[in-house]
Amino acid sequence: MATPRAAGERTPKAERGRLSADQRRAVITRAAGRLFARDGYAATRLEDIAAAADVTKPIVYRHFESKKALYLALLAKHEEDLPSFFVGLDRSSGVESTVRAILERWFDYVRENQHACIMLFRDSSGDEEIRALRRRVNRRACQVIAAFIADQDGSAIPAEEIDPTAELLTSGLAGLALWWIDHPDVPKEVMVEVATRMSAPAVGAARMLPASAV
Amino acid sequence: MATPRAAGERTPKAERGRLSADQRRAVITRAAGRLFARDGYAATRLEDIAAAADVTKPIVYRHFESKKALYLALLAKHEEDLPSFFVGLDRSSGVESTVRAILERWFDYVRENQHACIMLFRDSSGDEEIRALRRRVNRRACQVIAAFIADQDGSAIPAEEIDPTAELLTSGLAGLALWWIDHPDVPKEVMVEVATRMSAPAVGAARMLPASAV
DNA sequence: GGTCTGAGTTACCCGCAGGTAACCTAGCAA
DNA sequence: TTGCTAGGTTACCTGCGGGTAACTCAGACC
Repeated sequence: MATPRAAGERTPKAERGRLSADQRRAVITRAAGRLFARDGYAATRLEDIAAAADVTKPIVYRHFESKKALYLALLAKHEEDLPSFFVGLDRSSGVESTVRAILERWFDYVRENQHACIMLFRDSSGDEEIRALRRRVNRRACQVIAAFIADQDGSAIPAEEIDPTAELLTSGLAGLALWWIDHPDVPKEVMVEVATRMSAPAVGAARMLPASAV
Repeated sequence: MATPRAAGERTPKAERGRLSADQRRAVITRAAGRLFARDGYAATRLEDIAAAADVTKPIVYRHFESKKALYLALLAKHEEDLPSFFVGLDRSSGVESTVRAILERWFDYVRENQHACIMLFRDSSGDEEIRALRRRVNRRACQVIAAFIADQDGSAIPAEEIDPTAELLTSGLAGLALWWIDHPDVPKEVMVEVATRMSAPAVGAARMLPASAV
């Protein structure tokens, strides 16, 4: 796996030199977030993180018990930062515009938390504990979406189709988020439009049907 | 990453003992496919593969240049095995049933090629070359889907929305495939129904609109 | 200005897994 | 039976990267 890497850019000058423990911890955390997102857990060496934080390995170990603990701390923080996309919605204007409002929030989040998205949705390396944490985040997302689907009045979605539908939405929206991160010039409106077109029917907005059946 | 693993089950008795080179190569390939799918590239040790093929490491190296070459060979084989989901379709019955026919093929493929799906869509470890190959497969899938969308007569999908739509479909269907592998009791019909409901509008089947506009 | 705390470094250990050198042996052919 | 071929093994080398022991030195405080 010895992929040669360009050294991650160093932290800005203001953050170099002797820092307080809290400051240093913050610098390390930022650097680790950047590198883990860029290369994934397995391919990121602790020494790279240390260098990116303008420090040496033992200092990283003073702040974090292990590489894995550092990664888990970041992942847990990202999980915690996940906003609740589903609370306080104005549901008076129909399913489609509710879905659109949720997706607006989603893509706002993605834009502001690219490293988190990559760590949560792209990387699949790490030991069992790490994979379990990522799986848990994913499963929760599915549960929330499934609950939302089940909650739609007069939804035409049969019960046994709810879980796979939620899974399709979750992985589709995660993949789309990653794609957007790689294509930052695409305007948010396009992303929301695309996602809404697919999500609204999935969630139970009136099906496309032959006109006679409407 | 020292995840303790249960040893992969050994190959059936008929395949043990002294085999011809071709037979042994086939045994190794099967074992590797199984283990790589179960644990991913990084977490699978060559010695595990050798043991699962009832053989020792140097024998694996007689057949494959390196662990990476073995993985790439499998990945290339899986890429080659990907059928063309889009040829020979009966397109006379409208977009939705065309989409449904494609998805029938997709889930047939998934059921028959679970290890391939996992290696292509779940694992993200490996060095740059491996990741590039997986990316290429994914990009091709997107291109094919994008072409299909662009090909729909009277599609309402604006040009700049085609690529993200294809990405959403690709990652959604890949994720759904993985979910199905983990939930093998769900009948194929449910999967096809769920996927069709989401894909047809995405591809440009008549939009859900207020009845007055239909 | 001494001294103590804690940020920071150098130089190392060690285990794991990829890869190999040297050897063994089943079984076929002459 | 002898001997060659080719499948197979044991025992090793090696590098990489996670983790640590032992030390240095800046600067706050008395």
